[in-house]
Amino acid sequence: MAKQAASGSVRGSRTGRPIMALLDLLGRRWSLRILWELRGEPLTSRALRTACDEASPTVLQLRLTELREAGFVELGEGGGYGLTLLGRELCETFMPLHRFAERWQG
Amino acid sequence: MAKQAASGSVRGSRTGRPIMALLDLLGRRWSLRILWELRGEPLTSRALRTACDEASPTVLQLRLTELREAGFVELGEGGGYGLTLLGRELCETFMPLHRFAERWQG
DNA sequence: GCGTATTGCTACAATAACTGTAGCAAAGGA
DNA sequence: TCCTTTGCTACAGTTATTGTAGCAATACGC
Repeated sequence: MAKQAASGSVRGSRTGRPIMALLDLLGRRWSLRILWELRGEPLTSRALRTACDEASPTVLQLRLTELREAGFVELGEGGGYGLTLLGRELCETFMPLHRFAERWQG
Repeated sequence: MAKQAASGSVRGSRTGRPIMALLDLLGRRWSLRILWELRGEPLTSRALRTACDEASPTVLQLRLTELREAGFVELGEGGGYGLTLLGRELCETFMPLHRFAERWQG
């Protein structure tokens, strides 16, 4: 599987409507979950995998690459993945989902 | 492919953490996009497909079933899919993504 | 320096998800 | 009656994702 840049291959990114590209990127498996799990402190790739219910490292790595190219996630110098400033903002925008989910299935 | 209930098959739904189930449901292809496209007036299945960049009717139908079972989407009596009250609330929670996307790729 | 453990990351075959095209039955006009 | 649209399905082909294993590099204690 070819590695691909986030803003070049994302469905809808050529429509000129950024929201479509974003919805597509976030609509890939584990994207939302990864951002969610990184909302607190940075995690190593292994810790992230554990947090993500032992998801396949193949996809996690692919998603991390995409999220990094999108500018939401970064790999710290001392190792460990964390959110960028932009990523933190993004995470904030769907943080209310937490409360919503509680009411939905709580 | 077997049809499945949203809250029974969603990854993470058995962890007792509703947010995981919600993130998984929304992390399936076209889920977010469908909710987004229905944010205004109800759309017929064909109109929705057009809005969703001619996505395959197979997945759209599957997603619509899941979203209906989750209580976010409903099929009106006169035809056409629309958001439920709950679905409208959900849509509101990630509506700020629009502005974020503009800043991200605008 | 030597083993040991961790890091980020990759290979690869098996499986599940998604696509694209075609078309169905039912309902509603004209 | 014929034509159109509705929601929905079949099915083969293609991608995406899974699960297991393991790599090179870095850092530990000894």
